[in-house]
Amino acid sequence: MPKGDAIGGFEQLVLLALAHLGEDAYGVSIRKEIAARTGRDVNIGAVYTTLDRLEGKGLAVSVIGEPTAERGGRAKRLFRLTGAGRTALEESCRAVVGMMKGLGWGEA
Amino acid sequence: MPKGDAIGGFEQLVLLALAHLGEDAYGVSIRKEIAARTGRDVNIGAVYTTLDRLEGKGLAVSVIGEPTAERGGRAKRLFRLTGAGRTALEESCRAVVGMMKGLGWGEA
DNA sequence: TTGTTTAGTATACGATGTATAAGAAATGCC
DNA sequence: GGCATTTCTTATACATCGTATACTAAACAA
Repeated sequence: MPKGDAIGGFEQLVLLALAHLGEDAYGVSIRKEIAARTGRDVNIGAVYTTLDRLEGKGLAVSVIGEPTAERGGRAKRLFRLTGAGRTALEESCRAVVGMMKGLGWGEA
Repeated sequence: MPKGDAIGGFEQLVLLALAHLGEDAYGVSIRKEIAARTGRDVNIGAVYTTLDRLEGKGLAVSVIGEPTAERGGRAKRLFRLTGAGRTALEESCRAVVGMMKGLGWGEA
């Protein structure tokens, strides 16, 4: 990335999902959040790959959670935004919002 | 691209610039529009590459305009949104807006 | 101990993002 | 005319991101 190092479009969606989910953000819940809010049925592999990259860039961090007592309740890898992640996200949102302004199709 | 074939983040910015500029959209004016609205100083080469790809996907079309009577007034390649372009743009905006909703950082 | 469910890892490849360098078409001026 | 200068476009190359598929791991149930 160049000057004001931007993030990709899908990375932005994943970061936004993290912002919404707070404590309960992990692969599957993130996928659901995106599907629910955008209608896009994203591939789960795509989500994990992106999460890895975001962590590699310091925009998110992960910890392994406790297994839950349900069938298939394997330990989750929980993600959350870092300070840098929040900053990058705000910046990228500001860019899109700035570009959308005046066209009258959608407000957040 | 997969199911609801999405566009990239930068492609979205360029399409948005087309929506704003109307009749006078060409490489340089598009670059300026993005810079003015986002503060991002994008590379002119990046803009042209993206415009070519958008045209390749049928989301924009271009025509060669008339030269203007100014120093360096070479004929411009003018771009505009196609119907498919407008649809794809609306769709991608809806996605981001949907994901931003409730976080309180920015409205268009 | 086999099956089913939820979750995550590995990997590969096409699509996008970005930069640099070079080319083309105007005007201005000697 | 011919060369400098300005505006705009093309060509090209490579890094990053997006996406899908296949495989692995850990939990409970029967």
